[in-house]
Amino acid sequence: MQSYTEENYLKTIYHLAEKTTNVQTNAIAEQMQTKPASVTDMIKKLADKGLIDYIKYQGVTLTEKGKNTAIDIVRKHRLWEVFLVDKLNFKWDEVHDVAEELEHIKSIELIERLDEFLGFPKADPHGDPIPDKNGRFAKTQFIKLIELKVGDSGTITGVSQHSSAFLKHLEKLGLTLGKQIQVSDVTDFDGSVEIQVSDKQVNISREVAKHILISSNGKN
Amino acid sequence: MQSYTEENYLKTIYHLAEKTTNVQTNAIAEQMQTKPASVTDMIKKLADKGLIDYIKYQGVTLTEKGKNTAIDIVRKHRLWEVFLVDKLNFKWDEVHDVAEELEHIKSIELIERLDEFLGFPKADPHGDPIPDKNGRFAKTQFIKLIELKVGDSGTITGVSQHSSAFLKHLEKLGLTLGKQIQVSDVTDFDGSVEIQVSDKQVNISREVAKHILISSNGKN
DNA sequence: AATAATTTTTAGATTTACCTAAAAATAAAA
DNA sequence: TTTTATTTTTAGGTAAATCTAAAAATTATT
Repeated sequence: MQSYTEENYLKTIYHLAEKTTNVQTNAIAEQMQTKPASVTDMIKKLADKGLIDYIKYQGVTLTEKGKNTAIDIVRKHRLWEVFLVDKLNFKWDEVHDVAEELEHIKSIELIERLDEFLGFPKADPHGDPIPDKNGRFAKTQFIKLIELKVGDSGTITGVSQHSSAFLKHLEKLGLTLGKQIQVSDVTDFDGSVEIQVSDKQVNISREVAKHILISSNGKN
Repeated sequence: MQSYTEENYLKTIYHLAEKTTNVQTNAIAEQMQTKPASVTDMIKKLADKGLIDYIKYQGVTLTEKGKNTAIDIVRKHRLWEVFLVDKLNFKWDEVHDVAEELEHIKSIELIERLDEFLGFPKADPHGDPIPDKNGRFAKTQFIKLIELKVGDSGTITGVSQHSSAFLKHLEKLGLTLGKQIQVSDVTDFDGSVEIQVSDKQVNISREVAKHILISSNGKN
């Protein structure tokens, strides 16, 4: 059994490992809002417990056991987010912090039943996939909106930025999950993207377009 | 803001204060499964924070602030229990431990919305009253089953024992919340009580009868 | 390849919630 | 009212997760 803190480290390492192969002490420290020295201490502990592989000065990687634990936490987090949005009417930009706490509730039975209660959802309110109870993810085929060409269309199925500011911005523009969009123009000047959503034209910056994930429908 | 542990102490003190006026160190230690010396330490801390009144060797009482905090935790605990039973189909004897964890989730918004989602329940799955968001309890008029006379009838509206063994026993006998019962006999030999529930006769020990709470209907 | 910059680790402290063992206060019994 | 028993507190220590400051290793730059 891991402590609350150990679980957070594993989750952080898991997420960092999605971007870089071997995860560095400083990166963990930044993410965990703590100091590198503290990270080194915890890293040793997790390595002793067989949850990560660790070579001094070389960063860490999750072991199979560590990865399973991390995925389980991710699963809980995302299921709770679905609960908060679908059942308690939270907005998609309001759920993260609460889910951050709920993910550490330890009952397996609870999560199984919650999963069932929610209808075995495949994605959380931000489009991130929810692993099943065996830790398997449904295959998803995303493309960043920024990569679409003029005329291309698709459905908004996720975001790769979870800040409240970003999500509120999308909400205001009507760019929520499930919406159909079509790229009508890409501005030469600043690379901003003109898209059509719900019969309206909206203009979004490159930065925003980078973080919207589209599943292309039709020609693919 | 209190720690998880501080919250548990406050809750424990609150529950003990329902029975005895000033709560003793040893009683807290027993309830918290810890040592009296540890309790003394924590008591000092809570007193410093203005959550309890404490005179050395004289036990403790909750301050207004401490009591409010405790009631808030009780509220969360009971609402989560309702959620687990009503929405996730847990049995009434399975919810305590999970609720024990869930009660510490800190979001006020979460609890307000949960309360609403559950339809503002007035009692948890064991019949214990749920304080409203201002900490007020609905007035309840319970009488112990053991105190009923032959011929008296009423509705099972609560239990004063929450052990899984006890609750499972009641379940097996069909003695669940909301059931109408009538006392048909009280055995001279051992004081056990013969009652009628759902057209069946069941016999329960004095010990069991002590812990079933009845709201009398009709003549009252 | 030597030096500079960065990253990571070690060493030694701190805080929280515990503990044990012994002392002090209170309550109960002779 | 002493003596005995019980309860509570103090004193001193431990483990977990953190910290700062300094040392060591690695990486980048000249």
